Amino acid sequence: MRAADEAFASGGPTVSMDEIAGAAGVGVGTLYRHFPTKEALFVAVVSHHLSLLCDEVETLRDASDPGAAFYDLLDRMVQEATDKRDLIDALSRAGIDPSDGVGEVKERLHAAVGALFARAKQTGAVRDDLGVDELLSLLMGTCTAMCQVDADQAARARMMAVIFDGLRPPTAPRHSASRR
Amino acid sequence: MRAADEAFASGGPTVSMDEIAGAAGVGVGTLYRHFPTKEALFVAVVSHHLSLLCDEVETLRDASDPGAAFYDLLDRMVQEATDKRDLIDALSRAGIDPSDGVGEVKERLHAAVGALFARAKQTGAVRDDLGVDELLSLLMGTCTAMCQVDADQAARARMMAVIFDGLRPPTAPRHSASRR
Amino acid sequence: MRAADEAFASGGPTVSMDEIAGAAGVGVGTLYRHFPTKEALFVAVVSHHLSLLCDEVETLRDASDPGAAFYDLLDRMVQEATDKRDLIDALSRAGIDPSDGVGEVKERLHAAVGALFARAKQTGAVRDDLGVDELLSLLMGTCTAMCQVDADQAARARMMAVIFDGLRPPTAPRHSASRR
Amino acid sequence: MRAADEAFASGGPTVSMDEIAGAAGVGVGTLYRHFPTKEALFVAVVSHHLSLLCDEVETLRDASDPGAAFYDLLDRMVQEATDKRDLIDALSRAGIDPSDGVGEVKERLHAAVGALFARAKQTGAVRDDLGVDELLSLLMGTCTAMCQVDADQAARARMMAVIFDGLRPPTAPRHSASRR
DNA sequence: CATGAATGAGTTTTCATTCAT
DNA sequence: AATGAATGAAAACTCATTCAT
Repeated sequence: MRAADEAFASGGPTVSMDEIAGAAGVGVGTLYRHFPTKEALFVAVVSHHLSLLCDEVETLRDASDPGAAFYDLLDRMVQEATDKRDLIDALSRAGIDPSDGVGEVKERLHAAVGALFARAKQTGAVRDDLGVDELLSLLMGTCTAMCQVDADQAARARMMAVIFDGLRPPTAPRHSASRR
Repeated sequence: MRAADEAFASGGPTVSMDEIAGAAGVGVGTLYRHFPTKEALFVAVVSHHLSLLCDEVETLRDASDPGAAFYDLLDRMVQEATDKRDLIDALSRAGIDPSDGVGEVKERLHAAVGALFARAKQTGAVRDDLGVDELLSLLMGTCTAMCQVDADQAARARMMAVIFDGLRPPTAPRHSASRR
Repeated sequence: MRAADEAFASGGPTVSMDEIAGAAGVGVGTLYRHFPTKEALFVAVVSHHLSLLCDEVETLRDASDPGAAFYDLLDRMVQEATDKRDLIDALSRAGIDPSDGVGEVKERLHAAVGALFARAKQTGAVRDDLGVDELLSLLMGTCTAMCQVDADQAARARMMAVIFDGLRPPTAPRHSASRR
Repeated sequence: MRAADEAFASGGPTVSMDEIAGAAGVGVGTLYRHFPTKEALFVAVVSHHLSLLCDEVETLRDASDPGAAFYDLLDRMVQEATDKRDLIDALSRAGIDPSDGVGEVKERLHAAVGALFARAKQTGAVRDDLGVDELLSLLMGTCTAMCQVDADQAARARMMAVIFDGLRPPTAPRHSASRR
């Protein structure tokens, strides 16, 4: 069920409930039995994604090398999110309308990333003039950007390098071409 | 006509043709006389925006200080685009579906930005391991990100700093807090 | 079961089977085990009501004062029916579509009321130019009317007086203000 | 348009918009262009009926023989209303929910009937212990009753006689068999 | 040319009914 | 026997598009 729903999400938030149901191999009614509203279904799917993301972040929270963990995380987040257009859309929508059920998960993510981000700052791995909100927004924008160049891994790597270098403290050794 | 249409665009690509027509002070029929399809109207509006952008870029093409001109351009592009959600959506869609009429303008923009970008690279103002495509994608993502933090100018400035710093050559002096 | 179903009926004939089942504390499937169709369930509920009504009427059939018994009956019928919108709806539907299972009960009621009605006519308590069908229709209409003025007992009494007076034989002493 | 819509109304308030549109020979969209909601369409149809009724009543307002005019009116009202199931349903709903657009027309009808009713009372043609509200409710109930016996004119006449007789003052000469 | 009424396919949502467990 | 998840037809409503005036 959930798996099929995610298939829906990849089609964007405009797919019709009929299509989703069809893709999931069930009738529309079944969808509505589980989610009272299209909105609810959407929120559920997105929340689930974000939840998984949170799990990952929380795992890295106490890594011995926060800086490395942080950059690894970004890499993975963008890599994964790129395949899920909906996650991106949702992240942006969540920022605008935090009243939904997504709000709670969003806060969890915010806290988890914030913790790792703070530790990474302390070790001097990232610049310290940036807030978590701004970081998350940047990440989201980067995901959007990634969807453009689609499958070109080399191009993606070059773009990530820009973001990574920009996140380093001004005085730190550059990161650039060393990655991937 | 064009002016009113842009007003539509700010409402997102979901506004109905009736609303657009109403805002433009004409009947729907008139809209269809000029644009065979909603899609066509959308493309026209977006193309227009991109066209203006091209003009700007082409003006800067032969600037005496390509590096400064380049960063100025980025700043202005992001600043403007942020107010036009549709432009961003369109840019992303254009990347995915270059068959549309946007394609041509996209190429023009590509060429214009490419020229300035190349000169900026030569002067050592920007890293040289990045393609124009990647740059444009990054810019678009940044615009998306900007829409998040909405009106917070300080936050926007910090985010731009990240991008700008990331674009500098690894060895260049950092740009950071010096801006805005 | 029956008790819960009646609870449903008071919500009008538009309540969903799921709601009925829920109110009855059973699953929908169970409902369908006992009644092949929503229509059938509805008929069953209504038939039950009419059946109770029949019992009452039949009790009065041999009353020593048929006239008084008749008017008492009317009073009670209207009083009760007013609280059961569904009964009224059903009665009207029954008149239109007598093919249903309600038909039989309807006939029983028809016969029972008819008997008392005839005896009341003989004692000169009611006009004799009215058929049982017409009487029942009038009653039903009166019930509908009663639902309008809702809880205003005084208004209801005045309306009943009109009906009662109209039912008296032309030459009989008027009934009017003597009631309630 | 209006004519076709009334055709709809005769099918009860449950007919689908598609059916109404079909009966009217137009597309659903056309219906929605004129009436934003099914509810609105319904209100419009009913209001129209009530409005016509009002016109009739207001014509009779200053009749030389208020009593005769009053009974004529009742006769005609019931006769007409009987063919319009919807009017009846609507009247009842209007009583319950006077917030709708029907409210205004309802008041107009109330006033017009009230005026004639008052004059008829003064000439001793009707009992004076009945309010206009009660009269209207009774009328509506009578209409409902009439729909039962459907086309049987004789039966209808007998039922009307009951109502008419009930409305006479207790001491007045009975009306009964003299009508129709 | 401009207009906006008409169209009808498509979207979300509800609900009577069935059937595997 | 009971359950309630699944089904899909149908209803209200929207909107891109056409076309008579």
